[in-house]
Amino acid sequence: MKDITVTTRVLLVEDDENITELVRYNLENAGFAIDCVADGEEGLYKAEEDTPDIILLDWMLPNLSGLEICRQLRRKTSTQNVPIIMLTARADEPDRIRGLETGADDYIVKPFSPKELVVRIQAVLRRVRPALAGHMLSFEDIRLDNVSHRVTRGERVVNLGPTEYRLLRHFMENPSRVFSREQLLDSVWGRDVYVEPRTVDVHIRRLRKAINENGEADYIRTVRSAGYALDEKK
Amino acid sequence: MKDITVTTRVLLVEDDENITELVRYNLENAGFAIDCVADGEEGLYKAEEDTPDIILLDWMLPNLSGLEICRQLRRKTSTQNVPIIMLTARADEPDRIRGLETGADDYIVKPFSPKELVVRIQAVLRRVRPALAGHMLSFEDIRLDNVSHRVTRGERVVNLGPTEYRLLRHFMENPSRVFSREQLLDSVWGRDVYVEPRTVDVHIRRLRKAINENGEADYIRTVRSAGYALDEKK
DNA sequence: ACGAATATTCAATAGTCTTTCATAGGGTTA
DNA sequence: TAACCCTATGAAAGACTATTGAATATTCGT
Repeated sequence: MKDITVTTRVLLVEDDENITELVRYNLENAGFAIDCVADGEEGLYKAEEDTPDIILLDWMLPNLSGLEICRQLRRKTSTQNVPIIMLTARADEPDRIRGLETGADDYIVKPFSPKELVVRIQAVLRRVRPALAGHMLSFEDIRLDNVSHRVTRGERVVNLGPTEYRLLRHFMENPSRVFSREQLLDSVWGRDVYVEPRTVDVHIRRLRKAINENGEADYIRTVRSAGYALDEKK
Repeated sequence: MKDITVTTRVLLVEDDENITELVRYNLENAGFAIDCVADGEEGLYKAEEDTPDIILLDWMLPNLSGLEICRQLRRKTSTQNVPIIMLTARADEPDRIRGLETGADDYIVKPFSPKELVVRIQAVLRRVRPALAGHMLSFEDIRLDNVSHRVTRGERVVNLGPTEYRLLRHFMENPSRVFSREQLLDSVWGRDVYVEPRTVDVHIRRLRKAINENGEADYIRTVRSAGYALDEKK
């Protein structure tokens, strides 16, 4: 079995070398894997090619402004949900507002404290992928502790195999969202694993069996010809 | 954009009346429903009692500091996932970091621009409630969420088969526009599928039956010898 | 390397959706 | 009004999709 991303991958798009080094040093120290690019076009390309967990965008860039990159990333399905933090010297209110409205998750004004940057990255990630923040996930009466790998429903402890665990975690990280079998294979199994899409069904069944005991509501919704989702019963 | 979702409920915990009024005025203008409380204990109580969609927390409060409220909210299951924005005069870096680390999603320093507050609230909500991110189509009282594949009319959940779902989505993407059966087959079924044009009738009927219950208006208009369209009854 | 636990595949069944057809209904025009 | 044309509806066969149980393969820990 493939191992799941443990280090968070950050893509920094910034043309000022001093800042790049400052950020790289601090993020690496904080345990992130960081990839730096100094050019707008290249940033956009990298973001699509090898999707990072979060993107830090400078506003002023050669070839393509950060704002424009942001806009384009939000349009592509593959990068639509990647969190973006704008990182810029433009402190004017209208600029900040424009950045956030374009789809950025946060907006940090230079000069900034490296420590604050780290903390803000973590705050954003906590929302997007709660598992990365080493937190407890909860959905209705289901709780999933990502540290101890424990799952409970109400008071009862639920026993899950590794795959069912990751499957459930993925659903809990993205509640109410429908995933096709292929998407689930991508994100729960791994990008380069070939398994029959139908295999997903079997694991869904096992997850259901484990989670729902004697007449409890089934939170896993089958969306015919589309996939599965985790959400509360209509 | 039109207010697509049910109004977002904001809880403001702040003891400075001037700020309370400033925020109230601006958020109400932006379409939020806002509830204000001047006291820490009361804030915590309200948050649990009648869980809002987002909480704005002042740091310095009588009885219970904002930071402490934040910590406690994060511990309770019922409020664990409610986004929190800290709203404070403490601009020091250590404070900001402490706020974010405690579980706040954002940290805004007073004095702040009301417009920026609104935009930051929206940025946070975009993450927490993807429904706000524009996956949501709406027409009159019908709402279609393309991410969760859910359709509702008023409060009622509407169950649709795959084809009816795509059909409705197509109509909602192009409201008031008449499509011939052939056009519908092209765009809803697919370019290279051969089915009898009359088959469309059957799906239209099923869509109507699912959407209109006991005397609700029928938004699907039959255009004789031309096709169908979705628009409000004149 | 062995056994136990887990994962994957396969095949049969059950369940739902799609399509078609036949017919009834409603509007339009001469 | 009658004849015509188009649409609505019900029913049924067939296609498709999901669920399930069981067999086989793989992985992991000892």
